Amino acid sequence: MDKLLLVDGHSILNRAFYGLPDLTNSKGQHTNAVLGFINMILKVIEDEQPTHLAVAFDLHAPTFRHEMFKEYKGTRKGMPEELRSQVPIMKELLELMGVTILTLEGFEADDIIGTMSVKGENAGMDVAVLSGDRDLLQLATKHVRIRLPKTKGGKTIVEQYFDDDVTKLYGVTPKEFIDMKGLMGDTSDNIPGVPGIGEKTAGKIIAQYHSIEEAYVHADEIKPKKAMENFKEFYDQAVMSKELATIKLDVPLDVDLESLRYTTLFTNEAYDYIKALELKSLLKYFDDSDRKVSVEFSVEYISDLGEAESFFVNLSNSKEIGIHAFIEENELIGIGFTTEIGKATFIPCALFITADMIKERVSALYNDNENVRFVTNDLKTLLKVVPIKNEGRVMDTSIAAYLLNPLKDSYGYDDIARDHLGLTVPEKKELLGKSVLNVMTIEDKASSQYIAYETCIPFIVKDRLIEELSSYEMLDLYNNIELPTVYVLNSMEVIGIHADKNALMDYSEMLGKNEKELQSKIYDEAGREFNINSPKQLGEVLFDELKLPGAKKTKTGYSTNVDVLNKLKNDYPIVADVLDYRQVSKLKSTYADGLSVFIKGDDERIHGTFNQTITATGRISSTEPNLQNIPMRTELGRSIRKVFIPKDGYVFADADYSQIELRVLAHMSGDENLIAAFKADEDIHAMTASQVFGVPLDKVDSLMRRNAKAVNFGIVYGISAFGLAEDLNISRKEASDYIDSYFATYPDVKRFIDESVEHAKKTGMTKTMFGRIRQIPELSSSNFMQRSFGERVAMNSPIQGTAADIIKIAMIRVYERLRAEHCESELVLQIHDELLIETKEDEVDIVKKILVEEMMQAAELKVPLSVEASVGSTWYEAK
DNA sequence: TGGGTCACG
DNA sequence: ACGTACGTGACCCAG
Repeated sequence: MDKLLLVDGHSILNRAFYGLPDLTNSKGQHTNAVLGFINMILKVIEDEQPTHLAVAFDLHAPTFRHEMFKEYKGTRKGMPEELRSQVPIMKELLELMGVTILTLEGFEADDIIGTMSVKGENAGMDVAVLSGDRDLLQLATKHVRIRLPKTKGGKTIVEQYFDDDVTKLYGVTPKEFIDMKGLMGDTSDNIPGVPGIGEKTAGKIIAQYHSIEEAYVHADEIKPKKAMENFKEFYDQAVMSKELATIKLDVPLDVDLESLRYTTLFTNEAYDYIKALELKSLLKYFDDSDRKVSVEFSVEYISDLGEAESFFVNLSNSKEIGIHAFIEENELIGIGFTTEIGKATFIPCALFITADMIKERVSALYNDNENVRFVTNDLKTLLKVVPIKNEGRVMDTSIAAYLLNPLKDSYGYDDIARDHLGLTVPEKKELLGKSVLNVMTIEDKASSQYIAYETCIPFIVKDRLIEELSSYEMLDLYNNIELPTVYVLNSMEVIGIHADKNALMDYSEMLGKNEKELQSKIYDEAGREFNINSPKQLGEVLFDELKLPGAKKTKTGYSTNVDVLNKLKNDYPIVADVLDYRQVSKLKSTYADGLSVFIKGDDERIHGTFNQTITATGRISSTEPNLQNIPMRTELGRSIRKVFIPKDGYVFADADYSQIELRVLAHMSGDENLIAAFKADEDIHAMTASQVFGVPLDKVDSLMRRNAKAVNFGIVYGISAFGLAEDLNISRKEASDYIDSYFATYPDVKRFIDESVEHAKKTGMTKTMFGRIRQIPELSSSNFMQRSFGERVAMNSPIQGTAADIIKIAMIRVYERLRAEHCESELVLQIHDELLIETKEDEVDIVKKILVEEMMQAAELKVPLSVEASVGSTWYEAK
């Protein structure tokens, strides 16, 4: 039998919007409701297997059910912009999916659905109506089921109601349900009903008399008395309300049921659209076997030595060459080249063509031909195989795309093709699945497509990116800061840092013993064994079983974080032990054991990865392992730095900026008081305390300093009274007073952060001193929390970002100066405001000089930059 | 896979 | 009333 599924568009979109966390794509478009809508109908389609499908929308969104009652104080709020913007997208997507959208001037979606359900039933179809609105229950019959999504324990189930189910639930039939509503009213639909009659009384009255009109005949019998009086007085209003609540079944819709026949939602057009929306989780439903892009891509393979030689000779006449080094599992598979749109040439490492030979030829191709320019989407990887001089003749498209929008989570060729060419191409994972390139399958269709895209797209998109960088005035940033940084990071990765594996194992063993002791002590104190690492179990032990005070809730249970536990540790030994256990267990798993996995080879060096396209602010990030969060703040943790030892004949020279972010703030705001504080070259937090509290510097006590320090941090993070209060454990009022005094002392700081937010609201983005941008989509959110977040980001990003720019400049200059001075010492780490150099013993003086000079001169600010340098035989000693 | 926690700046 | 300090990455648990 044919089955018709009718979807209440706005109602489901609305439910999806409020049911799902906010989701924004790289263009700042909110997409959560679209995603939720699609997931919902996919689920119901799977369930119902309909043969016919249609979605009904109100023509004007948002609509109140009945315009004439607009003057009533509706409880339904106007549609927030984040949702409103998704309505046309939803309709467009449904159209691309081949779904019929039903709308009719002067009628609401309800009425359209009601009319269609009758049509379907009369045509002998089984009808299912999907809506989030219980009003539609009045449409239920023997053959029309109403399906209502309901959230139960975090999962969405879709309930279904036949007419009998409605009767069971409300004690009235679906048709009587309308009369019931006429009595009880519905504020969200602006249906007045009868005052004083709610669901209970209305249900009773209609169950007994079956209609408002019949009830009126017996009005005197209605109980309680109050309801009876009101019913009589407001009878006319009840009749009108009933009319309003009645869904029309006779809308003049000219729709042929057969035109609603459902085949598939997964069309090519829908695929492209969903990909552009960046709803990647939906792409898996599509059959991508015959999807095409408008540009043709192809690869030619050269595996003959002689051909390869002449290919390179030819290539050296080209001005611009697209290039990609294909490395899988640390092995060079081959290199792809392109000089013509869509046409790639791939030279695999196989047979007579060795990796060394390719490296040699490519190196000569670039370094011997001053006019040759390379375009690649991954310069750092290319540098791993070919030494390419840093002469600004290289374009890295992933870095450019990152500068243009640092909020995205990846900058693969597919992302760039989509965002900058409007071209949909399959990503690597779609083509190769879980496997990687290898010599056996290198000429397979999937591999060749992947090689073609990876090689060709950077070449095609380059000019476009340059234009965009230029229009945002970021070409200097790109050329003078970002591109040279690639070389420095590559060098740090290649050189790595030495760590003593045995010492690390001893450290781990020591922690292990410590951990065991604490564990059994905690079990004793708890009276039973449990998993201390499970916040859930720990919370239950502390707050349910031991009944400790101060329980705070998180989404999933009790909060057991340091803030909570610190307040309890003095009164409850078990809490102190848990805190110790946490520390020890963190040190062991993440640092001792976690790091030793990365100590490879005879030289015991850790070669981590430094990422340049991850952070929103322009900072570098470090992974596998993260070498930017090695413990420092506690002695036990800090001692792990003793295992970082330079190679023989070398020591570590370490230099860090002091208070770089506050100095940047002083400069950017131009605040004379703050500038004076820095020029005094005293402890800045004490100086702030002195100026804010109006006491001489030598009268600043530790509490005053602590408060001033917290406010200084707060300013940089995007101050809020709530956050400061939380940090200092004081009331919001007190926090707010601190902030006021701070701003009174530094009025230009106040002006600066206000202007930062204002400018960000106007342009949608922030800018650093060196022109780096960051978009802030949250600023236009109607959600208070989101918007506040956006405002704090607008205050923080220019400061953190400018500091990031400055240390990048310093890194580049230090790196280049070491070479210029023919030093054998090498930069090994960057930790946001700190540089670590593995320093040859006889170069200690020059290296220290280079570090301090280059870091201090990296930027010219209205306050001096301050750098502290030290030397030691381990990282521990060098700080 | 997402949340909680905690290491760093 | 809302209910958070900014930027990261790794580990563990629970479902």
